[in-house]
Amino acid sequence: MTLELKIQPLRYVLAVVEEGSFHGAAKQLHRSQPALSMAIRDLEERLGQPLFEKSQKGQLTPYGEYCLPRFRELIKQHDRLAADLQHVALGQQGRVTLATVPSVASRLMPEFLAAFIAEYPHININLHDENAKFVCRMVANGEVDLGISSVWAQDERLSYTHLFEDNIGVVLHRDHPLANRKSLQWQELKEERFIANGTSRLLEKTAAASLVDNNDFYISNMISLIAMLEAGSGITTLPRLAFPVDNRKLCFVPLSEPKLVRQIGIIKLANRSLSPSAQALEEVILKRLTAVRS
Amino acid sequence: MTLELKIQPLRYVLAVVEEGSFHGAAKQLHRSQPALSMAIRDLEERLGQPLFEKSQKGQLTPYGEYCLPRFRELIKQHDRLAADLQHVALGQQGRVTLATVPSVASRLMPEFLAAFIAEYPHININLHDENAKFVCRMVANGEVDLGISSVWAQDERLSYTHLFEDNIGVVLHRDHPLANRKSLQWQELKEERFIANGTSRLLEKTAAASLVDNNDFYISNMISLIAMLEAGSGITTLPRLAFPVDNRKLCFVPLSEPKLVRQIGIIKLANRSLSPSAQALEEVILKRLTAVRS
DNA sequence: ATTTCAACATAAGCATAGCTTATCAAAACT
DNA sequence: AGTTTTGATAAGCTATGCTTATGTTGAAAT
Repeated sequence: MTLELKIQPLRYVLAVVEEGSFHGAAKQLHRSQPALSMAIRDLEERLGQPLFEKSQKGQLTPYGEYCLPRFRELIKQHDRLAADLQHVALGQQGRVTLATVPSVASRLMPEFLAAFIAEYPHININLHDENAKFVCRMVANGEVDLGISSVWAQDERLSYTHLFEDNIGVVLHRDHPLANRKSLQWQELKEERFIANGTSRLLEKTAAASLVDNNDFYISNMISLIAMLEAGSGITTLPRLAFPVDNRKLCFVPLSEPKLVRQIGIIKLANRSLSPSAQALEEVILKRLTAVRS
Repeated sequence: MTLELKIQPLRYVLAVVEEGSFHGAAKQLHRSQPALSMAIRDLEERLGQPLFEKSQKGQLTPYGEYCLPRFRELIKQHDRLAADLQHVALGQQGRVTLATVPSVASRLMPEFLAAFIAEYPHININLHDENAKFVCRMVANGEVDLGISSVWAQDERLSYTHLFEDNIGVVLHRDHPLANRKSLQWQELKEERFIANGTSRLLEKTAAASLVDNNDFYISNMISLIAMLEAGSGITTLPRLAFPVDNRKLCFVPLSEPKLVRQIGIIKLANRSLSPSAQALEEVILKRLTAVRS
């Protein structure tokens, strides 16, 4: 019952008015002249009033004059929408939100994001850094599109795409007797003062668990932790990525027994697909990471 | 190249979201379920992104969430426009402008307009009264949609639809010796003081022309003219319709020799069709006038 | 006047868009 | 496990929207 207008015949009308004739309009639109005649006649019948004068060819009726700017308006709105949706679909426009653990945020994201904004300059980016647990929670709650983190716990709602492994090692002062070793076993650390940190959870339920368990020192703040270690007041374990690259006073020695790694990967909602912008970012990250490997 | 959206598939998407399933939406839209599946798949392909999650049935993707309110907006605009155009086309909305000679404006239009606004309460009306020459000019200039007047001059651009004839008669004081006659010949008026008025042009080039030609009195204002005649200061001629109906002091006696009439009709632009509102008004006038006749 | 031309309308035919019914496959209830 | 409910797929029909070819008409040219 409610009249349904198609966009295309409206364009035909505009073209005819613009060109002043059906012939010219047909040429402009790469259509045959009868195609326009028929489409416009159909439109006129739907509306219940002629748009063009039957006698004076190519001339609008008063009703046509009334319709014309309104047709223009609808077409304009249609085209704006179509362009916008297409942009967003292609990931050329939009917003991505992601959360990563601090080490990834500071060591990897700068490069990833630089590559990303080079390719998709009109996408807004929103980066949070939080610990692994919070990253997962933010993804699960839909607060961010993506997370990059180690898996905190099995969660039905989340999907995990592996990116790389990050070796866990001992961080100690460069003057420490064990500082020049190629690798260390946990037993060698039993007598050291162990300072736990946010990443120490990774030792839980491993052979090295007792390092953390029987321990009273815990410093969550990375700056404080580093300062403590630089002062030679103890040792800790960190994933390699979390170890500050150009630190002159500290050494990173991988643990060989047990060999520990944290799995870093992309966390997404399992039952939800990504927004086009988020897809674009994920793609860039994956491409970038495999490029570095090879 | 520029993506062309059709309105209907967008409605399908809205319905699926609203109903929460393709089946429910299909029922609501009186379509089969595959019709929706296919239409929406096609739309997704055009956009380049899925709108619904493939796993979780009837659930929007983030891209779908982005699109949904925009689809709603376009559909709303489409529907508003369609309804508006249809209203205007049916003459249920709009504006008519018309110009008539004063006698028609005061004696006939009140009834016509009452009938018109009863049938089309939402159309705006704009009524000018002007002399016949001006009425024609206003129509010719497109200042009004319609005119009701006697034809002023042959004009290529104007079309004339005859409505009725208006007899011309002599207007004189009720106490005048000729006042009780059934009709008069112009020769009987030769000795009278003739006061010309705006309608005296109608005598030009008729047998009675000399009444006007050899005459120094001319009063264009109807009120003044009537007052002059009521004072017994002369006589004039008027079309019957221009003679004030319930005047107690004056008489109207038709001219029989020559028998003179003015032709009253509808004046339109010849090469332009009427707006739907104007069509509606013309129709009401014609119907009303033939109804009165029969 | 007659011809000619340029415009739109009409007709016939074809490809495809958009629908239907029937059937399948997978997920969600019972 | 069996049943129901969901969306996807297939085959087939019809209407839409286009094409080319041919009328028709009114205005300009001869």
